[in-house]
Amino acid sequence: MSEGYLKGRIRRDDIVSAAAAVYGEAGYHGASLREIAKRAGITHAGLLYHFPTKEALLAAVLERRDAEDAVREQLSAPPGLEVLRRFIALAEHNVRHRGIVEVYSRLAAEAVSEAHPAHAYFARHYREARDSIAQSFHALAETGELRPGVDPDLAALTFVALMDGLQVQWLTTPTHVDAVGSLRLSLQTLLTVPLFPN
Amino acid sequence: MSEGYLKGRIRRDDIVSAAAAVYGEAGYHGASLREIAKRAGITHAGLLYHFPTKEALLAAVLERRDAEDAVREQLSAPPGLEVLRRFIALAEHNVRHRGIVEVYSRLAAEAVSEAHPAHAYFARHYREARDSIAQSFHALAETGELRPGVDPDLAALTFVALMDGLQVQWLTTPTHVDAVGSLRLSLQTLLTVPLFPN
DNA sequence: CCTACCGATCGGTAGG
DNA sequence: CCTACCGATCGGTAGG
Repeated sequence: MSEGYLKGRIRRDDIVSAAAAVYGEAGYHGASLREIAKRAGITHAGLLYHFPTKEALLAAVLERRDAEDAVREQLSAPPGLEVLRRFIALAEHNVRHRGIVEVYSRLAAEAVSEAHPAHAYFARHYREARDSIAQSFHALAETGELRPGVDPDLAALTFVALMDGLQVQWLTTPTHVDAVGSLRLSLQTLLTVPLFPN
Repeated sequence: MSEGYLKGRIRRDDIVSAAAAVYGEAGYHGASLREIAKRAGITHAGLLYHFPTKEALLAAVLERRDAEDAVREQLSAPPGLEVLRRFIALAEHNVRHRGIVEVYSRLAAEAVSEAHPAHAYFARHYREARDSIAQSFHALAETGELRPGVDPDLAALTFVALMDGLQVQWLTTPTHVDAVGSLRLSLQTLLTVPLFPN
């Protein structure tokens, strides 16, 4: 509650923002505490006063991302079309914030190794995304809104894979890739009802 | 033609193999010449006798990958079903060689930055893959083998994205992801004829 | 190809 | 939060 606490929280937020930016440019292992600290306006020893190790800072970056996504996705939505629309909205948000996509793609590729400190985070992240989308596809199947012959679980897996793959291609050659349009069209192909009715 | 030349080529091949392995584990920037050299059985200074800089070694790794893919894909195939079958076969080959997938995914994520020495390589790689697959979808459309309403260019983009995205999810949680099966089913969904007739 | 070295940079710590 | 420092490691070079 004191001013000291508030200032500390703001400073920590600045450090986390700077860290996310540098992770996007250099990856986690390639990011130096000195570069992150410089962008936050302190020394690298000062950074280590707020976050005792390099890994603790990574954990803070991932925690903040989860918190932001939770707000945006509104966990409250019941399985169904609305959940899928929110994933499209997430993709729309991402293409307007390239930095978010960069840090996410870089960390995901680094973290395939079980030795990477963010491995468990991404394994859980993928599992939750697949489960959430699979539940929605299952719900749509029961109401006849899923195209016949489409397997809900496999569709969920491919939908998540498509989001990720489109992001890397879009980052590499932005002019040639319409990530949101492609994602929306692919999803619509799986449905018998309009995803976005006019 | 002399034995000296042959030995030099074999040694260079060993270095390139070791480099690809370390890139897969640590990424390009995270890979040290000393670690690569150790696996090839020489010192890091000895490595620099064969490849003058770290970037020159990366170029050699990418060149060899292109050469291997060219052999496997048999550039000769005319646009159509056979080209698509070969991409499925490539995915089958990849899941039996996890190391190949690791190095490819890590480098692709690193190389989204225009400053990365492999950026031009991946931009070209994506463009060529999209073009090749788009040509095949266009050919299939003319013979009625592409499902009506499917846009050939957009389908090509999503097919490439799906291959990449499935690989990262498979690397992260291998037990939960059937990369080849998902890819094959997604592709079959776009067609009016069986991709693999019984 | 190796030994030996260079300047630069890394994450982390001591002490205040 | 900073100054000052630690041992370790980096890519690259000199000289053979």
